[in-house]
Amino acid sequence: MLQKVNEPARKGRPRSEEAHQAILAAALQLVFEDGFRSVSIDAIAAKADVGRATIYRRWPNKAAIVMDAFLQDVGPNISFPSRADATESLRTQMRLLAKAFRGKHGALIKALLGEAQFDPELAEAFRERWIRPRRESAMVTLREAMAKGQLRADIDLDTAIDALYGGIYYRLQIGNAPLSDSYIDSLFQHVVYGLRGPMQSLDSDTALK
Amino acid sequence: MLQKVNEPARKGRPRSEEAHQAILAAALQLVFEDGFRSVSIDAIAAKADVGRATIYRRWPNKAAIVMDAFLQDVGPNISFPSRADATESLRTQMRLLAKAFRGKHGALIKALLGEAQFDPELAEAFRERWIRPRRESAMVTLREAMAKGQLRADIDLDTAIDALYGGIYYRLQIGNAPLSDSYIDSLFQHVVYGLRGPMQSLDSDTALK
Amino acid sequence: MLQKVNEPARKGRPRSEEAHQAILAAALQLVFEDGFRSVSIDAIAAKADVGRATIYRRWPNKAAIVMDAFLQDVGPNISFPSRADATESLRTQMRLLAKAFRGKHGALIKALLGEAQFDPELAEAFRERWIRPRRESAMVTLREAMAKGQLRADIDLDTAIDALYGGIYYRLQIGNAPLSDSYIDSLFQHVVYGLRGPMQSLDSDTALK
Amino acid sequence: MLQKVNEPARKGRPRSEEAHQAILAAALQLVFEDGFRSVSIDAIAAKADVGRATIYRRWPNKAAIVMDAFLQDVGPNISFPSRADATESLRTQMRLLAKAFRGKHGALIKALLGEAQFDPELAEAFRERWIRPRRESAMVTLREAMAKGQLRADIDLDTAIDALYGGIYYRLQIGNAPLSDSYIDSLFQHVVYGLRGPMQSLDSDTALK
DNA sequence: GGCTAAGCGAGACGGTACGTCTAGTCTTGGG
DNA sequence: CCCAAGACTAGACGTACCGTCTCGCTTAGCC
Repeated sequence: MLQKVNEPARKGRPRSEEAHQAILAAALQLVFEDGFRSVSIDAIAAKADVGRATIYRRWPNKAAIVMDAFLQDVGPNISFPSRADATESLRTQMRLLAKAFRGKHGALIKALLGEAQFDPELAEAFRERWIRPRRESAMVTLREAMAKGQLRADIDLDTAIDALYGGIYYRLQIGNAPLSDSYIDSLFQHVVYGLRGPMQSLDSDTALK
Repeated sequence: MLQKVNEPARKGRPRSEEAHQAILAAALQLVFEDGFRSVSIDAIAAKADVGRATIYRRWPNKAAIVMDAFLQDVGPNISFPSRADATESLRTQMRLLAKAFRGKHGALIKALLGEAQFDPELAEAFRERWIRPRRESAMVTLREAMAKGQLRADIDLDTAIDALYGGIYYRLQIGNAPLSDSYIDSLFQHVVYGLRGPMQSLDSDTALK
Repeated sequence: MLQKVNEPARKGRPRSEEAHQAILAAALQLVFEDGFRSVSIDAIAAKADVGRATIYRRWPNKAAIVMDAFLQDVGPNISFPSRADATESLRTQMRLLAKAFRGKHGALIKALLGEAQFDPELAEAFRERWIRPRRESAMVTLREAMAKGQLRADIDLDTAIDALYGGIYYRLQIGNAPLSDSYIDSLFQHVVYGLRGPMQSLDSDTALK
Repeated sequence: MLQKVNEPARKGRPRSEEAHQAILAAALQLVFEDGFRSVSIDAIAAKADVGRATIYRRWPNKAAIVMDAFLQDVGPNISFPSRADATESLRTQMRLLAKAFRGKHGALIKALLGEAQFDPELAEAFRERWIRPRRESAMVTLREAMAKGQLRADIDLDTAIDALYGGIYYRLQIGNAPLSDSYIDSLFQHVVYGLRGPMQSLDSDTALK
């Protein structure tokens, strides 16, 4: 959690959950409207009808607020349909990520990842709360595919995930070309089949399943 | 160029090249010392013994200065040894990039890429002046490898480069693990051989050459 | 009283006298240490080990607390030795005031009188609880002196007191010179004998008695 | 000067006299409207159409601004009609001061003197720039009266002034009664003739002249 | 003995002013 | 037209208090 800890807290007036949600909602809305950089903590406080101190009591900076707001907004929807075909399931996962990047959350992730380059705590939170759950989900799928013999047994999971997902983040960050589904398919295919052996066409890809 | 254009400019006092270099040097040094975020244009001007207007006359913002300073510092050393073995040459290229990321310029690139998420002009400059030359160099090598039959003939060059390099930038940005040479080798191998076919050991890798 | 009234109040938990005294003591000590301006109600509450509401239940603001604390500290010691010689008694009274002003309470009175310029309620309290008792005491003495023929019969008591005491407060407030006993004597003599008629030396002053 | 010093200052953009005057005017107007305490530096800056830094570059705090604004507003009008009758001249001086205290500047002086109890620099400025010129003017008159034999030759000038003026400031500060001209006359008469010798009526006062 | 009511310490709440900082622009005198 | 210096407006920052408001918990008088 980026949010400052609040142990059981018996004494004193409890923190207002209402204010908490108002802050997150205001932050999210403002960031969607004006962009991360243009939003000030003042503006969030004003929009949430909340004193500035109430914000500083809970988060150390703007990025931490937006991180929390973002994660609450995307929810715990890392669950994704497990299919009979594990590699296909992997491709679906990649497509879903690309879709998220193309949607309203794309700009948010760009901003958070950009900001994380200057803020170790945010970087840590981004890793732990956004990246890791998705990597673990991918790992399960990869292991399944290996068990079924759909993938080689000796691949390194971390490296494989980097190869598959690194390209997606790379495009998001460098922004040279759109993150279309067909691009995702191409990336998936190149990595899965490698650059060396004979390449199947995208259509014959179904042979894999 | 991020730097504001300065046409032939006949009239008036010419711009001081000395000031120009002093600014770049000051910017670089300060960023190395204190980090990109902690450096102000004021500080750069003070360190370079230069008026603030002299800076604004040439660059629109801090990121543009640092970008120029960075590129001047790394120089045009994109040249790298072309070998008989084209894929091996590719791996060497990747290792060199990883080495640069591990060195003093790593933090700089992290910062510039992070900042570029908020600054379209910087993003454009980063793409054109840092990313593109390296991609083109890689493309030459890839094409060579394809011509020699070391790689399949039907791979998409852009996708291939994304797969190979995306993982490196991903690690730089997410920062969950070090960019060691052995990691580069592993990444290289996974992408080149794919996740599906039988995997050669790293030692037998030499068979490729 | 600046303190908020607390009618007989039958029901509920009675107000803690202990807390009351702790607050006054804390306020006084903090003001002595750090000066009136530097003390916050928070600090008083913390030092007195008391909730903030307990303070606000009793006093409307910091000045009111300090006023009460001050008056409790100086006590009801307006009694002063009545002598056979009424004018001499007056001079003694003036010396005692100057002595108080030179002591630890001087800074307190400066602060309270300064603050009273911005707070009508405090001004009223200052007049009623500090100034008036002393003026009335002085009036008694003046009347006595008039009755004995030591002073003219047609002087205006209020004006006379203003002339005698105004200079003392003036020095306290403007602070250009110390409030020494010899200064008090000089002030006393100038006012009593006037600026016009022939002036007796301070030694021959005893002739007055 | 309370205002921060600005030595000859050859280099750089000179400080804007326009901004300076705008700030003083805004400060004065706001203080007249809302009272010293209610005015914030923000509000002054806003009203003067000036950045906050421009204010902080010149004055350390609100009191210093208001002090300067006040003195510029009252101007150097300490000159007052010198009459043949020096003591009468003194009484006129006292009346003029009382009149000023009753006017719009009265509240300002109350506030400044009140604030000066907490701010040694302001106190010093108040003494040097407001009190001293007036004391010196009074001293000249007193000396003249002594030379003409209208006052005793052995009075202490400082004490005499304290007695005459102390009462006026005392009333201003304590605020128990209005500073009417008749009160000033009474105060003047009591101090000049003393509390002891036979008192002339206010009418027969003219005998003095 | 239970009920009601007020007081208690703790600490969160909405506000507001503070003084500092940075950005980007403008205005001097002097090349 | 450039230069260094240093002013300018604008506005975000994080801190400090203020005076009020919940919390859960006493501590009293009254039924």
